[in-house]
Amino acid sequence: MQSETKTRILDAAEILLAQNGLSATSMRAITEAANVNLAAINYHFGSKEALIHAVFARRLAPVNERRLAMLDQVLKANPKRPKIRGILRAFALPILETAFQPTNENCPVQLGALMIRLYTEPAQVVERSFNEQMASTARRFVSALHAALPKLDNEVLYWRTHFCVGCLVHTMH
Amino acid sequence: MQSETKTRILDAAEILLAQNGLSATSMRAITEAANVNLAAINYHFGSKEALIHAVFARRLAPVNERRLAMLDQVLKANPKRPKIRGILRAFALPILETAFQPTNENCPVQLGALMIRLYTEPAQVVERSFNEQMASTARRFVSALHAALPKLDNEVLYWRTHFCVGCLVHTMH
DNA sequence: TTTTGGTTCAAACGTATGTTTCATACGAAC
DNA sequence: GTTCGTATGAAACATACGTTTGAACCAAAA
Repeated sequence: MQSETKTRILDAAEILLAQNGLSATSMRAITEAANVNLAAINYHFGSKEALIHAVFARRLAPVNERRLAMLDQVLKANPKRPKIRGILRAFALPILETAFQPTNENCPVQLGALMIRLYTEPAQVVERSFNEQMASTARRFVSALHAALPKLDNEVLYWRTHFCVGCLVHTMH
Repeated sequence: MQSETKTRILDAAEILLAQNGLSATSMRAITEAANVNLAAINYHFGSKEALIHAVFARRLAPVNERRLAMLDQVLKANPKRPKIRGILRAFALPILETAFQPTNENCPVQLGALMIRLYTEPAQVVERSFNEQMASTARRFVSALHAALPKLDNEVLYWRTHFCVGCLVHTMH
């Protein structure tokens, strides 16, 4: 069971990072909550920052995969003028389902509180996580919305999407 | 000029706390940005936590004073069934005006980013600030909304108000 | 049985944190 | 000019942080 320790760390880190924030959560607090040795984080993940990145990736990657899969279906149905309602549904539904469905493991998924961290913590710490998990997905949706609303330019759409995500996340939080 | 140092600390702290978060901002970073001695924070405020509280109080106290003043006018106009639109306007207008009006000093007011901290940082650090600045004001508005919408109970109204504030703040952020 | 490679452990590393101390500097009151 | 309360300064305080180290452990391979 090599990954036993790894998932225990991820579970404990997810809860503490969501509750207390990134820089307010110490590695000692995480390892004590996970009942593992202090050095286990650096051994399995390399650094605290890499652990944070892994925590985000574990929850957000499946959500964004589902988002893009649903978006592809919407785009396939009406390639030249996709339906806005379908695009927005593809964006909102996966994360809401993940956030509100019962805990799939023994670890409660704190997606809302976790996303809040992605949007409010100092940039450089979560920049890589944000770029890998959110930015590319957002651009795909912006492109789709651009096809649905050809009169609006991409930058306006990007910020409107960003704005909607902010409200969505804060509501979940 | 006793308060010269004090306001320089408050100005620098407001910017750094809003940008980087509470626990990620060190007292040394604040004092260096303010060009004051490290011990000045403990001398003038007592502790880092007390400084944070002062930063919140300086910006939020006037906002909530204006809110309550506007609310009183709305209640005086229609004592038994106040107008919902007026109540919501009394709540939203003061903070939006403060946030978007040009900087009244040489220090830019980062109200949105500051409010985000009040809603997302670990509870115990900002609990006192939240209770003193927001909770009592929120209760006054909940009472007013209860008079305007007598069918809804206070708890539902409190959480709906809280929800609206969250979206408002995240939008400002 | 011995060896190997992956994993855990206690301990220490250097650095950064919030706070305290004590000496000094300044200005008004006497 | 001396005194006194306030304010600033440099340095040290103890603690907590993220990270590294090297020994110990342990199942599977040789």
